[in-house]
Amino acid sequence: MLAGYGTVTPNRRTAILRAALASFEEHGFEAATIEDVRRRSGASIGSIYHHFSGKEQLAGALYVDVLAGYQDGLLAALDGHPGACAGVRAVVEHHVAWVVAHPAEARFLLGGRPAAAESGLRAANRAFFARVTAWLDGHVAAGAVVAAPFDVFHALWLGPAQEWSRHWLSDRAPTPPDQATPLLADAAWAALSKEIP
Amino acid sequence: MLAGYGTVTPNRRTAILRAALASFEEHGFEAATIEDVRRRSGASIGSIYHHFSGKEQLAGALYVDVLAGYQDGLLAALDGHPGACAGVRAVVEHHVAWVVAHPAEARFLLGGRPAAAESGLRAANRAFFARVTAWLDGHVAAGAVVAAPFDVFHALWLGPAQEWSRHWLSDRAPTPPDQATPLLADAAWAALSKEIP
Amino acid sequence: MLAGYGTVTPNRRTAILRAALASFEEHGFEAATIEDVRRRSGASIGSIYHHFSGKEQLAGALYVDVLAGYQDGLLAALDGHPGACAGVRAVVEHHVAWVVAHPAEARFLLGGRPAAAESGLRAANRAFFARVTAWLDGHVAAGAVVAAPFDVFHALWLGPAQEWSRHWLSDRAPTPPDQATPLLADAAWAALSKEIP
Amino acid sequence: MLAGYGTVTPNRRTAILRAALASFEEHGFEAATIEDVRRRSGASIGSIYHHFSGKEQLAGALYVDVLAGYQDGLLAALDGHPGACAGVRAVVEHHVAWVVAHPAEARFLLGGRPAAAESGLRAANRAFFARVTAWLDGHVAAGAVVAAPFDVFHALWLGPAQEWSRHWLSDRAPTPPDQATPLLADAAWAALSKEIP
DNA sequence: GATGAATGAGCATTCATTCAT
DNA sequence: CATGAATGAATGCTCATTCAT
Repeated sequence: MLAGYGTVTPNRRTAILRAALASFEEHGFEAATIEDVRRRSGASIGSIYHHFSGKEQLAGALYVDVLAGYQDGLLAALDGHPGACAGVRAVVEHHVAWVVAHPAEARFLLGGRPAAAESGLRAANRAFFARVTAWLDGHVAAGAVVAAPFDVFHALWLGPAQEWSRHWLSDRAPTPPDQATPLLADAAWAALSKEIP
Repeated sequence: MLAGYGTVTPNRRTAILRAALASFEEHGFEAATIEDVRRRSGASIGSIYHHFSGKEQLAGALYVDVLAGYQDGLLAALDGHPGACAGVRAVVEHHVAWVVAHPAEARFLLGGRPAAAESGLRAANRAFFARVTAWLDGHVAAGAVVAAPFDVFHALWLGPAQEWSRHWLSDRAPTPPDQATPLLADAAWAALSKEIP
Repeated sequence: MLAGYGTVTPNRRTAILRAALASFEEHGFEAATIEDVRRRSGASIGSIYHHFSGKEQLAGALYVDVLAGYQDGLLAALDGHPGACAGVRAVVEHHVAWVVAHPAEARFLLGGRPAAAESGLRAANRAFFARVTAWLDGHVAAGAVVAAPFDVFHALWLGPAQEWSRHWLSDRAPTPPDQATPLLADAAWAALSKEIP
Repeated sequence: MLAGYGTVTPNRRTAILRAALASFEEHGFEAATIEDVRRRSGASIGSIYHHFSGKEQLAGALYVDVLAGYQDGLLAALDGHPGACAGVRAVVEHHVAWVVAHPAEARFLLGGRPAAAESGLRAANRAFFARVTAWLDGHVAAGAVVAAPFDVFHALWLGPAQEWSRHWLSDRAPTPPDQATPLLADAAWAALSKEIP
């Protein structure tokens, strides 16, 4: 998660990751240039290549880094709300809040996973999914939430928030987050709860 | 909507649009090259520039074209189902069906709107939104569906289907469309219906 | 053979080949730069890449071209001297004369065959070897020259001339060509002739 | 001559020279990288630069080292064969044997002398040439071998062997060394001996 | 309408070399 | 003697676009 934020002496590696995020944010991965990252980071070209073996790998490392930050927050939301309804809503709220608070990171994540992230992602994802699934399974077993394959479950849970987030990040969502969030949380719970509609 | 599909002698313009779609599908807009479009279309470089003023404009024209196809189908679904619940569900079903039937087109649309599409889009979108809004307003007024700003309404309606579609297009959705669709339609109606949950 | 030499309007492709030869001559293949070829040829970088797919392929095409010139001269020497002794000596003489007259080409050929030349070389070499072998076989059958595997035969025939050529091209051969040539031709005939020594 | 071969603890300097030879062998001088030498030698970049002042100097030192090995063997062959014919043939035999036994070293030597070798070479070459010339002069004076400028003499003597060696090192010499050697030695003696042909 | 040679700005990447520790 | 992070000039190559035919 971009270690070094707010510290006085971030190291080169961190400085480069931050610069890369800013550059990807402004131009997108393809159009971003190493030269731009160099300018923003203060590192030399050689130094960038000393730490990351290429532009692709730089994006991959950044992706893993940023995703970890998102996932940590989501797990914290889950930990703080053991109840099914509260947990489902808390995750939606976290999603929206995180996107609004980290628009650059969000845009980068939504841009799709860089090919080079695959390897570093496996481990992180495995742990993340394990914890989410563990939380879920309890409530499914208790009959509080519907049972569905994970891909569909994920779509029901975060699809609305995700879709709205995309609009928000494109400046095409006129509704402010604090008004949208409860509606999106309602939708998630309506879709997932097993109470008779 | 890529006029010429299935015809015996598609014209140059259509051939170029098809080739562009294939190239964008394989490499993404940025990484696709005019040279690749040339190879696939059989047209010469000069011919491509005769028909479209540049790569950006080519993508823009293609976007408008593809989007029109999607929107036509959606409106047809709406036309065929005057009832609130049936209409809401039919739109979700159309969304999933269209994505599954047109993966390349879907990937292209999901990739974001090219800057050059803006102008050509206004008119088409205006008409589209007008018709959807007209359909909607009736049901909102009748108290069948919730009232919500359009950005949120759209997220509730198609967010789950959209999110699932992304997984599907990334080969990360293990659930087959015919199983996922009713669940996604349920979610949409659960989120939009005004019946007390 | 670098078509266009001496003509008034060599085409781009030829101009690039000539420039490449000059650049390879001055810096060697590895150290030569496309920028230098551009400067010398007057072509643009894009044009160079339009005609040759890369530096390697440029070298390959040049190699085939230059080698053809050498081989043509050698075959002509053979054609002009049906007798065994005269033919053997004429080939040596041609070798030295060609090297002295085309130092840049010679240095390039002696630098080793570029990987990219392989394919284009097969056909040319096959024809060349066929004609040389045909000439040779007659004299071998007649008992005028020794029978030896082609690699050894070639070494006996042209090894001395080749070695001297390398010295000459390195400015380390103090003996002028007209003095060296007969000695090198003597050596070749002494090594190849079957007359009792 | 790469001191340390076979010893238990070669020092850094030797390890670096060996690694450099391997790298030059695989990629050629220009394409070989210090990084590759580092990897193969186990030394750090800094250490390489501590022992050799640069890539060029590293190649130069290696050249002197390798050439000394070749020359020592050649002089030994000469020492062991005082007779003109025997000496001429022994040198050819040594040439072929050394190339076959030390292909990497041979390829490196045949690749041409690095600029940085010049200085270190003078002394070694002077002594070497002095001894060869001394051996030669006796036989020339005795009328056993032809008188010729040294560049030509060298070409007659080792040209065939050298040419065959190049083929051998390129995997384009189908004749095994033990069959080729006597033929090459015959050629050398035929070219150099003063007996009436 | 069609063609394809020509253009050249711009980019990712490499690699020898330096130097503080 | 050893280390390896840092440097930055230099290079091969790509690709959208132009334009004469």
